[in-house]
Amino acid sequence: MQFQQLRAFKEVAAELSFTRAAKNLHYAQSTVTTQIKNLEEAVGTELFDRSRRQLSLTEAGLRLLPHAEHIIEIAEAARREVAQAAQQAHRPGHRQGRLTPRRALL
Amino acid sequence: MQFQQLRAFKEVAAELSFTRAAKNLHYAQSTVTTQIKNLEEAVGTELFDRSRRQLSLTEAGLRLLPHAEHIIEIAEAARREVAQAAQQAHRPGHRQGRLTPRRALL
DNA sequence: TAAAAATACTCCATAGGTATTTTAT
DNA sequence: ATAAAATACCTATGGAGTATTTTTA
Repeated sequence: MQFQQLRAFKEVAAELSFTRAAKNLHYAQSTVTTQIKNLEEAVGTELFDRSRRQLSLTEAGLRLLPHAEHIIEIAEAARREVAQAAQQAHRPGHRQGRLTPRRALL
Repeated sequence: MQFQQLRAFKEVAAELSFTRAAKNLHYAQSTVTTQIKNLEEAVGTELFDRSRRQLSLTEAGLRLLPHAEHIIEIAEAARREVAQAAQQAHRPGHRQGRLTPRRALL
């Protein structure tokens, strides 16, 4: 399971189309097909029903979607906060943060 | 930013040691060093202070840690739920879930 | 000097691309 | 017949390893 795969999954689920998702993400169509295939292998089950012309999410896909969205959100928040911390660390007179090791002292 | 990197980061933060983290994760020491280096490049700032013998988290590292743990948790929950859905989908008489496209209909 | 981390390098897996074929309406 | 997805194939990047060097107390 990889972030890129989850982003692709989110986009395909939103568009219900591999082709449109690929365009939006600036990937080739086959790349998105492969990303979803790999994600499906990673989670062990199909996420989309391709048996009809109109793509749809499977039960597993429906369950994964909110988690995928949540993970992507947190990752973005993490990036923002870390970038902010990086700013502050470079201000003059800043004292480095410390942490008591958890398992290190056991 | 990759899941593997976050898992490595979490472990190094817990152990405050690249060597011990590598052992716990069954990676070579140099692999963990590289994973953290790549993660640091991905987020754009250093996550550990290596200037002293005792490793410590930087301010940015301290901020990233709870997010990394959160992401890993959600990913595990997602796997579990998806696996559960996969079971149910294979029970006889099951009807496939559907979803109204979001942007697809705009 | 003795640990731990960084580096140099090698190898291989795989992500992403293009081109083509298959499928479903 | 025609869109869209799947497949086949190729290339290049980078992830993981071993061996070695550098660093810090």
